[in-house]
Amino acid sequence: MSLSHAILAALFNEACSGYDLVKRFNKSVEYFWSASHQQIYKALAKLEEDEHISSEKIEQENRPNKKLYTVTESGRQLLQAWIGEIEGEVTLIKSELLVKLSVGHAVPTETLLTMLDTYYQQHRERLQSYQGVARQYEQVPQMSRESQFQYLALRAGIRQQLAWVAWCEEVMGFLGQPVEQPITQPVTVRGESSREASSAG
Amino acid sequence: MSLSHAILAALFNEACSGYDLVKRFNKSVEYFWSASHQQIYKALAKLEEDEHISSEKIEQENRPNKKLYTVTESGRQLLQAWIGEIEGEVTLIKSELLVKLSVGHAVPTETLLTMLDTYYQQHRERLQSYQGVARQYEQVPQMSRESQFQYLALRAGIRQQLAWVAWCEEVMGFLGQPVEQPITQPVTVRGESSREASSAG
DNA sequence: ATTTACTATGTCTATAGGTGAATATTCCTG
DNA sequence: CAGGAATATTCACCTATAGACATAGTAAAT
Repeated sequence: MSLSHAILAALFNEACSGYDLVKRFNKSVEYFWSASHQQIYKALAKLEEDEHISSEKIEQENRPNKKLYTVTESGRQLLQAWIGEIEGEVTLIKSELLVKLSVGHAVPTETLLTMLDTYYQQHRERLQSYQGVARQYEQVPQMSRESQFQYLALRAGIRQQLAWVAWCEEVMGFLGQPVEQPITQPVTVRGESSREASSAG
Repeated sequence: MSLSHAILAALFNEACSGYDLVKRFNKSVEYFWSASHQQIYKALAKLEEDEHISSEKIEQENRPNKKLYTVTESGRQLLQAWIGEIEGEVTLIKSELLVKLSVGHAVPTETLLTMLDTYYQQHRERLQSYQGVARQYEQVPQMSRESQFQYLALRAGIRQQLAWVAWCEEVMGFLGQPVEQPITQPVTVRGESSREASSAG
């Protein structure tokens, strides 16, 4: 996996300029990958040099001209080959929050709660953002095949955020902090049955 | 967040040599971070140069000598400051699997299912591995405070893997593939109520 | 006229992350 | 003693990433 692959995937879904690509990547909901504009322009230049994408200069009236990048046949083949590739291992979870928590005994509980709350809020926000986009997909009566795949990817994001939010609430409970309002179903991780919030039966 | 922070955290929990650190990182359950031995030795050298850790040469009889690294007072302060730091943003999910799926329409369903199954198996294996370690923690009658924090971090890992496994099953269902055996509760992401497996009430 | 902001595309540099290969010691087996 | 495996560490190189800087057109506000 490299940035080039993510760019190819994005351009295959919809041809656009480098600038638009930056915006799409930073929206991040769409592609679950991100990169700075420096990286993206550099990678675009390399991809064009290798003829996996081609550019067309688009003259614009009310703004600077732009280059529209399109995936070539060679690029399409590369993309398909990459999708089919069996990589060695799933990238393991690399979480700053978890590293911090694993040495939680090094700092006062107060510090931990403050830190945890920051992450909690961010995961809640991201969850709501994802759910908002998901609702937009769901309102379309007949999803295109392209949209269906992007919607499925989005649901992975939602599940991840749900897991994080639920976990934050668990840890806050452990550290003796009341949660704001339970917005997640209790996930039974072991046999703990969690009756304290069983309003959904 | 950098590797140095993860190393400081690990050494704070238990002083050890570079070689042992590699093993602890690759176990990966413990610290939710990973790195190659080359990176770890490089980072250790830098940390020692900056006097955040100190090394003691341990003469060994039956094997090559080793250097035991210990966190210094300066290192402890750095670690505490880092834990308290409010970073800008939660690192967003960067998933090869999701990038691939988002251009799923570019390849045959067969290819997608093969790819998905690889990830599915890996997530199931990791989940079971995590659950095994969790059971070991749970068998200890009185967990130390250090262990409690590491156990909480582990539970995050379990929730993450549960989310991935459940999502893989969802996508496999969508692509028309029977799942092996449902080992996860159905996570209600939207109002889909999922009565087909509502044994938990 | 000047500032501010957005569109659009880049370069340069420093640091961090990551891989491949090499080095050295000791242990065990044949 | 030769060969392989485990322990223990380091060098050289390459990619990835982030920040700062450069350029240039449009456009609205000051």
